[in-house]
Amino acid sequence: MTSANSGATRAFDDKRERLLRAAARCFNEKGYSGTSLKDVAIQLGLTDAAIYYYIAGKQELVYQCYMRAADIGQRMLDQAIDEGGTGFDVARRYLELHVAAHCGDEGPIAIMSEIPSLTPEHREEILARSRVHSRNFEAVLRRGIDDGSLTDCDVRMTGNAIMGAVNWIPKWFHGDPAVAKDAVRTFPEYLMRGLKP
Amino acid sequence: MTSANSGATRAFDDKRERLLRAAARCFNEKGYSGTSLKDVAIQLGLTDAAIYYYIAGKQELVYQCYMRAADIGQRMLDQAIDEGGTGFDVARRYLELHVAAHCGDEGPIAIMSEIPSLTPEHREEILARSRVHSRNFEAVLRRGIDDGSLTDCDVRMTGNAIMGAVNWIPKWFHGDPAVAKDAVRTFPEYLMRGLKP
DNA sequence: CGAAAATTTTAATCCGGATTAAAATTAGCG
DNA sequence: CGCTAATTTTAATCCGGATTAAAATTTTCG
Repeated sequence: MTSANSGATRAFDDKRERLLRAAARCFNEKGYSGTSLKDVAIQLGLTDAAIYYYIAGKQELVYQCYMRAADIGQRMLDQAIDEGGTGFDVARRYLELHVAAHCGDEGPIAIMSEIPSLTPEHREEILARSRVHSRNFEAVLRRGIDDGSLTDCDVRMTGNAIMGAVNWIPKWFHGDPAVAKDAVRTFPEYLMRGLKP
Repeated sequence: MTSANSGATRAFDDKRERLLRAAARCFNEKGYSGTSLKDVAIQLGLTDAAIYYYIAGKQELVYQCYMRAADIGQRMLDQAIDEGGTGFDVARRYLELHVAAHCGDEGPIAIMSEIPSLTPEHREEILARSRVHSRNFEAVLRRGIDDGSLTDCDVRMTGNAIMGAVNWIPKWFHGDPAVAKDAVRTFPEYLMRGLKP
């Protein structure tokens, strides 16, 4: 079977998912240049070369990690929007979900620190998705301002601040459940507090 | 003259400072593995090998960039503390200063994305400084809670959120003065708003 | 069981960029 | 002007880790 995702087995996909998580953990903790494919492989009880059965190379691995991160962010925002409510409600719910994703079972989400070392096509794709996500969140903020549930503010900059706070989480969170609990409680509360009318 | 900083000339120090800024810009924009010493050298109109006249190697270059980032953060916090006032006043002033540093003449401040690829000694030093800075900021928050100028909150987590928002700035700020103006206005305002009693 | 497909390993190769050494150029100064 | 130190370049070398190819092992399933 080719490593492309065409006729992929369940087992294959599972292992690939585990690979992405292991890679995300390594990249977050050891940095991009600091993690060799061997490091990632060891976490799976494999040899470095075996990784190439699941992925085309290191570039591709980072790219997939970032796609996964983008997927999760988007999923959380979509879910929050689906659940409805005021702009405030949606924003708050999104923060709860995304912070929980960072700190919970969703496993480590890769920090997008090495976008520039992607191929131009991959880079553009990731950047485009980031932009879309930011714009979507800004739209939620704008909606909240319109419906009176949020105070008037510069949605671009406020969004930057909030996203930064969330995106930075993997820098200091390393799996301690007690810390996770604090984060899930405090982050949405503090970040939303500054948005109340 | 050795490349150590003992009997360094004014001109030498200036060039070294320019080197650090160029490196910080490269690291922020192209990532660590994505920037070769040649990239940095070109910005200074030099050849890659010439860099070794000013610095021991790439490791050292990252380390110095991070030390510079730590210096700036510390300086801004110290200055805010010196100017006095309530906990609220100090925290707000610190944010104004640090955001302005990120967006202003202080030049690009390196994102600490590659701490793990430092030597163990350098890594420990940088991490220690980060910790101290975080603790100092938390102390400011605690002071504000005590003097009634800030609402009661989990200072550790709230600090994490605020630091994250600030540390993420280089990810989206690329020198546009109009954007800088927005950031300097909006960031302190939004981040402090959530801390009012 | 046994053959074909899937998975992993072993053992090279390969390569870009870091690093080094020595030579060349430039700048300060008696 | 000529000497010395400072600065930069040219031209290797060096090396770790990515990548590849082929072989070995394991799994699947008739």
